[in-house]
Amino acid sequence: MAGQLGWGIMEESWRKGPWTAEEDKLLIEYVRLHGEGRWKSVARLAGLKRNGKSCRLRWVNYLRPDLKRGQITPYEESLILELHSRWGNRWSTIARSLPGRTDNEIKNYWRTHFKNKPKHVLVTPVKQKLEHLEGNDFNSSNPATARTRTSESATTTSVVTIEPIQHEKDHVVAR
DNA sequence: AAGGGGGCCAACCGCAGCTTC
DNA sequence: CGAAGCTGCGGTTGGCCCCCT
Repeated sequence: MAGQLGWGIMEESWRKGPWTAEEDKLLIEYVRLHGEGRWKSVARLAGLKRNGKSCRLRWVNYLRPDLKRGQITPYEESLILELHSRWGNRWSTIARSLPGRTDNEIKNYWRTHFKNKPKHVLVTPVKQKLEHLEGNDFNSSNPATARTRTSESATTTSVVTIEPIQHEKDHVVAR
């Protein structure tokens, strides 16, 4: 569609690559004043040489104040496994069940930890929580959460078990 | 001690759905 | 109602860092 042009690719030469502290500051200030959304106008209003898409991504994945950051807990890990077995690669949907975590973060985590691993089997503590979620979000007919992409993997039928998660990956802590 | 490989994370790209006109 | 624009999502890539040999 016109998506690409919609993000303003033709308009001017946007900066790419890692964000600087200065850019972060400008973006934070912009969101503080204008709120989230209207990313298209960020460049103009905030004085950033970034396109809206890049700004949104930076905010959502890194600058949002409610982000948890830090390593994924064993509980979160088991939750990810279970949710992925239900929804497949619908990372944003999974992320909604993990407050403070972003779809990008979960996606990265899953790819490095589970992608090439055999499917396990699930965990109990998580199941209770899931049943709770089931009442709210699972099977939701909310169109916003039920976007239909061509993601076939959502149909995977795996039962997950979780062996006690031993590796806390302490060494990763401060990077 | 140095080099290579793998893990991890941030960011970009392209596509599809939603909204507005 | 249809077209154009905007936003969000998932996939992929590139680079840095740490560990192992």
